[in-house]
Parts: sequence; C-alpha cells; structure tokens
Amino acid sequence: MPALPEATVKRLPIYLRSLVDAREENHATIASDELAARAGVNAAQVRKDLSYLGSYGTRGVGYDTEVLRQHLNRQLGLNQEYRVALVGVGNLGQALVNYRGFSQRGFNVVAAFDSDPAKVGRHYGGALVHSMGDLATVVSDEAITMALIATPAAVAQDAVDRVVGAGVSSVLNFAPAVLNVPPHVCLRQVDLAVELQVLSYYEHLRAIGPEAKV
Amino acid sequence: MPALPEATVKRLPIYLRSLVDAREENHATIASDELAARAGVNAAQVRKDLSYLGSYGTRGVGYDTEVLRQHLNRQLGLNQEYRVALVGVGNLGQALVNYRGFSQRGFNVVAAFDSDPAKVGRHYGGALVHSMGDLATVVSDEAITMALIATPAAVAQDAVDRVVGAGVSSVLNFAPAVLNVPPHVCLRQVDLAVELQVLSYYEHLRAIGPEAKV
DNA sequence: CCATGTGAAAGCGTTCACAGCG
DNA sequence: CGCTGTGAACGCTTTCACATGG
Repeated sequence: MPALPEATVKRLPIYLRSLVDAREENHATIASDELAARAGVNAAQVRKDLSYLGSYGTRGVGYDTEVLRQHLNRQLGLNQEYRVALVGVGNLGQALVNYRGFSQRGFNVVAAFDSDPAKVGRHYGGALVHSMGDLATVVSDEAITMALIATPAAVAQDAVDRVVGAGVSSVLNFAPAVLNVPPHVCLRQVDLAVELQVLSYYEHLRAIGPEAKV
Repeated sequence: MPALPEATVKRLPIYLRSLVDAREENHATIASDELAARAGVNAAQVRKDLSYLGSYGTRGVGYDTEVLRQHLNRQLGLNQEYRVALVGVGNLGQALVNYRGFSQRGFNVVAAFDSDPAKVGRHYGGALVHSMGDLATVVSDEAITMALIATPAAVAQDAVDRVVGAGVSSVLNFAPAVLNVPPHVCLRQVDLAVELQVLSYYEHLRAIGPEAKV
C-alpha cells in the first residue's frame, strides 16, 4: 500500500465526517452512492479512493459504516493526539486557538507565541503566550510537532523558519505569503483573501459574461 | 478570450500579490522566472497562465510590473468594491469580520447575522448584527452580493439557502459541511479541520513510512 | 541575445462501464 | 440481483523545448 494520491488524501477527511454523520443516523452500512452524495462527489470517485486503502466493502451491500470510519481514522493518523503551536496571536490567531473543530479532532494548541510584549504571559483559549525568543525551548519542552502561522505576511517566513528550526514538521500557514520550507517539512496554505478573489473573478465574469458567450 | 482554466484562476491572486511586492521593491519589469519564484510555481506555468490573458509581456525583457498588475486586478474583478454579509458571529465569524485582508482588497463586510438574540444589535468590526429573520430584507437593502458562512455545521445549509434566496451569488463557506447551491451560485469551501487532517496524514505516514518504502 | 508565447508530450485525476463477487 | 472494485477512456494540468520577435 504505497502513498495515496494527494487528491484522495484531501477527500478522506470529508468521507470520515460523512461516516460519522451516517452512523449518528443509525446507518450500519453505506453504499458508495450514499457516501458520495453526503461528500458531494461522484460515486465512482468514492469507490476508487477507498480501493486505494484496500478492500473494505461488501459487494451487493456497501461499506460497514463503523469499520470504514475506524479505518479512515487510522489512515489519517487521527488515533493519536497532536500538540500544536500557534505563532501570531492577532485577530485570526485568537479565533484559531479557540476553534473547537481542532480540539474535537485531537489537535491541541498547547502554546502560543507573539512578538507583542503586552500579549506575552496572557492566556488565550487555554494556551499561554510566550515571547518569540522562547520558541525553540517551548516547542522542544512541550513536544510540539505542528504549527499554525497567523502572523502578518512580512514576518511569516521568519516565523516558519523558527518553528522548523525548533523541530516542527507540519505547518499550516494562514499568512498571505508564499513560504519556503525544507523538503522534510509539510506545508499547507489557507489563504482567505485568495478565496474571495476567486469568487470575485467568477462574479465579475458573470457580469461581463453575456457578451463573451462562446 | 473565453473563461480561464480554474487552476489558473486560483493562481492569479498569488501573482497579483507578488507583483505588488515587486513594485514596492521598485522592479519596473519582471521576468517569468522571477515572478515564478515569488509565487512558488514553475516559470512555464507563469507564462502559460499569463498567455491565457493575452500577450502582456515583451520578449527579451519580461512583463511591465505595473501594467500586468492593473490587468490582473481588472481580470479578477477587483476594480470594484464588494458588499459582503457574514452569517454566524461566533469565534471564527468575529475574526473574519475584523480581518484586514478582506477590506484591504475591497471586500467590505457590511452586515452580520446571528440567531443568538444576545448578539443582535451589537456591532462587530463595524458591522451591525441582525436577526436571521431580517436576512432577506437587509441583504436586499444593502445590495449585498457575497456571503461568508461561519455558522455551526448543522445549520450551514439553512444559512446558505437563506442568503441564496435573498439574491447572493457568491458564497465562501467555513462551516465543516458539504453544501448544495443552485448552479448559478458560486460556492467555495474553506475547511480548517480538513487541512490539519491532511497534515496529520503525512505526519503519520512519515512515522510508519520507513517500513513502507517503495 | 534573451525571455516570451506556444505546440507537443507527459503526468494526474476523474469518470465510465462492466466484470466479478457476495 | 446489487454494489464493489477496477481497467480503460477521457479531460485537465503541468512541464518541456523551441520557434518567434523585440
């Protein structure tokens, strides 16, 4: 079982969520059509994705909801808790540290960092804010492996360099900047303004569209 | 000039940001290699993407930074302001309404909605919170065309149905749920927990990886 | 001479269609 | 008989390589 295609990996959490919902509605088994409808994708897509994980369905019946759920949970590495650092305790950072969706799934923000001395020493959502100078020590002492970057764009590369230097191997960046990390580090980007700009492209296209019909 | 490939549309905002940076560093022109490095993509990618917009470069020189910036701005429909509604004024909603990255780019959150009576009537980041019952009227009166959904997952479909019913044509959903909209509405998804779960997959893969080498 | 613009090739991801199994 | 699992077809995206033109 080699590494999964990235496109598949991105859908697994959606399938997992759909399975949790289905189980709460007392569906003991679920067919690919049903799971596809809940996840908003094609049924063939679901079967192909799940086939990469091995054969977990029963022909003529479907998938055992609970068995598949546990299998996806394991595949995604969610049968353990993760210790997460937050860098940048501004607007967005404060929302992230309080976000229930993280802790519910085993991602615990156990420490925060900010360059503003007025914030150092305060608690946000159970996480103590440390100075940037203490980053390496705290990340190491607290056995932190993941980081959320929510700093201004101008200092985001410096922030990621520090957490990577301290041993963090997975980074989720919310700053509107392209960051570079060494190859052994996994970096993902959430760019809120980009999403709105994509919407604005299509909105604008519809406005001028009628003349530009094919 | 027909519609752009979606993959290209997603990169245009990054190019735009890179051009703004380059201009602030007084680069009058920029070559595809340089722009590619700033945007974190391949140089051929940049040239192909820009070629969809027409011929805006000079062979042997590169692209005029300012000309290209203005052109991208227009293409993305950013030469106008957008009036945006926020539905769900919780943790995340409050951060979104205060997020500078939106207003800086012409996306103004001019109204908010929440089902909690304690929040109705309050202001968050300059937006007045209305009751859900007033949604249709306010969206219409305020000429709102875009919406941010930041409600709990369980009520997100109801929220999007309401804004779409009120005439909104672009929706950015932050709730961890798959939503259905009519074909003329553009819906995009930002799922924070999914991003962390993708990271956790690769983190877990590295942990068990050595045995599963190809 | 140098960097763009672009056909052609290669690589991925999605969808189809059906064989195969419970 | 129904639904999974999958080879094969299709379409989209990325990358290469070079002809083209300022």
